[in-house]
Amino acid sequence: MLSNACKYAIRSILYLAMHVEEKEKIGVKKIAEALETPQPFLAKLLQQLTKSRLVSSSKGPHGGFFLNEKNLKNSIWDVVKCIDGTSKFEQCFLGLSTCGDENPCPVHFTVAPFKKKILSDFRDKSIEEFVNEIKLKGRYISLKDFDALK
Amino acid sequence: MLSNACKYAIRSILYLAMHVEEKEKIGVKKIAEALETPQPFLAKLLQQLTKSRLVSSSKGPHGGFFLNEKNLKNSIWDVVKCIDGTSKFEQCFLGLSTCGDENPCPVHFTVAPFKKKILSDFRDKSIEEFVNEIKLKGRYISLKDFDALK
DNA sequence: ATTAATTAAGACTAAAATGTCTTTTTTGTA
DNA sequence: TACAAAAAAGACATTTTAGTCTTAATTAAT
Repeated sequence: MLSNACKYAIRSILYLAMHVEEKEKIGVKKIAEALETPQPFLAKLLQQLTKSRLVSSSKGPHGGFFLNEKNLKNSIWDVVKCIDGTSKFEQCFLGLSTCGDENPCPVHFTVAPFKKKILSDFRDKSIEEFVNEIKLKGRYISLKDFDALK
Repeated sequence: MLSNACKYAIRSILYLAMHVEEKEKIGVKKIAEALETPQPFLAKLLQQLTKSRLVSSSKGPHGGFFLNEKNLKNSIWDVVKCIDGTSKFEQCFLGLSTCGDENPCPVHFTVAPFKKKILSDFRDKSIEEFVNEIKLKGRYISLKDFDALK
């Protein structure tokens, strides 16, 4: 459903949001290590997110990436739109061009509620809210975070 | 989640299963037209399915593809395994390598039930049963089928 | 001012997915 | 037996995704 690029991007933003209290900019290297993603590939993605103003950055020593107040008001859905676009979320699971409630494919009524739920997870919460929730509920975005709590 | 190839393959098998009563072999051309898929690409897929004994075929005039008794006992899941393999169904929605019930990613508990449901749709029914159900419930696998009923 | 650390930009490469085209093989039928 | 219709096989082409590498620009600290 999501490309690797988009998965990396989402987890990066969540990572930045989870460390926003620390008031320190974070470099690609650290993010890539924490999330176990290919560094130069992630760098390009972060640039793209920065250009779309979903992430903030500053160059030079002690530079890096961070989320400002405005960035935190965006949603995961904004990230998806920026990296993958929305088409995969609109397509029928079996590729039927006209699939919908009126002429459903065999799995339409299994897939539709899931799509609705994931869409509301992604679209109806700000990054900030999203992260508060995952902290509260104990969700993880990297193996390192998980290990740190043992 | 599924590749185009796999979507075509699933719909082809369902198409053959829905026309099994007619006792006639069906050529690639007809199937590709009915399902609106690229013909030579579908041909290759049908060959692959035939080699894996998920579909039967015969060459020469009035030849074509069909499902025998044994073919009808297979499941959609067998088709998925043949074309895509199972890896995409095992991966975390956000790409987290260790995602699971114990260290869930932020959408794990949204995705897991869906996976379970779609898996049981695909794995726990034979093609035959699957098709009986979709006929009963009025599900579609091509625009043409839908139009035919208007 | 110089240096070093960092992002920015963009050319480049590799792999996988998607799809086409041509030739061969098989087989029913005239 | 010859022909035509179909699948089988496999080489080829295109597009997308994934990822690397090099160079430039910026900036904080010395």
